Amino acid sequence: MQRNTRQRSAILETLSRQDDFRSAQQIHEQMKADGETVGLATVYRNLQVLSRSGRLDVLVAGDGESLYRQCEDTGHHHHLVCRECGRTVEFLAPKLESSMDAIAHEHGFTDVDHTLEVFGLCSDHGTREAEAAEEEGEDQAR
Amino acid sequence: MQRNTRQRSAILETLSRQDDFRSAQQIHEQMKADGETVGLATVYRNLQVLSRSGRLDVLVAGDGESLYRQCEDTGHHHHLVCRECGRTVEFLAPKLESSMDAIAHEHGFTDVDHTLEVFGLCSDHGTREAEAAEEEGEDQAR
DNA sequence: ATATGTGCAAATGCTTTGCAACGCC
DNA sequence: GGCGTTGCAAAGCATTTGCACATAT
Repeated sequence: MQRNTRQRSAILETLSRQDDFRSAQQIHEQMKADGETVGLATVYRNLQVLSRSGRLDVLVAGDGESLYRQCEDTGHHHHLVCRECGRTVEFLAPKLESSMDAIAHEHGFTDVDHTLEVFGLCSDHGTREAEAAEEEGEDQAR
Repeated sequence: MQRNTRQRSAILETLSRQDDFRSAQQIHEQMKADGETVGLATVYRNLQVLSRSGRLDVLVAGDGESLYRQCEDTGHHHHLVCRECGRTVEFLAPKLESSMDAIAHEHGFTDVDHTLEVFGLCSDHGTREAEAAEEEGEDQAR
């Protein structure tokens, strides 16, 4: 089954020192910077395996890129993510869960599942000034 | 500013005859099948422009592919999508909107936005039998 | 031993872009 | 006639995969 390779441990170790969601490539670069020698494909493969086994939390960004981080809460929960820095807060919304189910059932849907992600600017990036200072163009996709 | 080209009208016209969300490529193929001659890049460019101006509804599938369809309701709303056939129902969840904002602000986030999509099996595909009949593996990624 | 995991580079699949030709306004 | 638009093919990106080699167990 699952083996304990230097690379896999290194990936888990790197993730354990990260708070926010990072992309596979960011994680790979981080590791390279830390002196680890791991192939990018290996990072991808492991992130896939680890998230499949529930050890990682996956978040699909607006552009389809997958972001990973170590699970804090293995149950069903949602994320509040800072668009600027990736800072993430997990939260539960029990009322939401039940009303989603209710709406779905009203329309004859069963076996219901949903995805909810909230994006915003955290307290460190919430001023319009800060934003304007860094970006000249403001009309990018997203 | 914005011009009225044969291609642009054709795209809108094609969309107006579609009920469900389709990818840029599907739309392009549909048009080709209908005898329209439009470049794929043009389809992409127009879908982008049209959705940016709020005339189209965009949904990002789990794998990052963008799906489009003509707006029914131009305001903020969510989708209940059948995993099997793509049948889509739009719905509003005002309570949700406010509680999302509340949660976000509690954590110091501003300029908040969110994505919520609900997936399930519509009345035509809701029986477990039907499912079991078609899929042997059940462990795909979500 | 041997099934798993790894590295690399090539392949994929969706989407974007450079650039010359085109055609609305 | 000028500038938004189009087409095509090439480029981009994130991710996946084929395959030979390495390595946990």
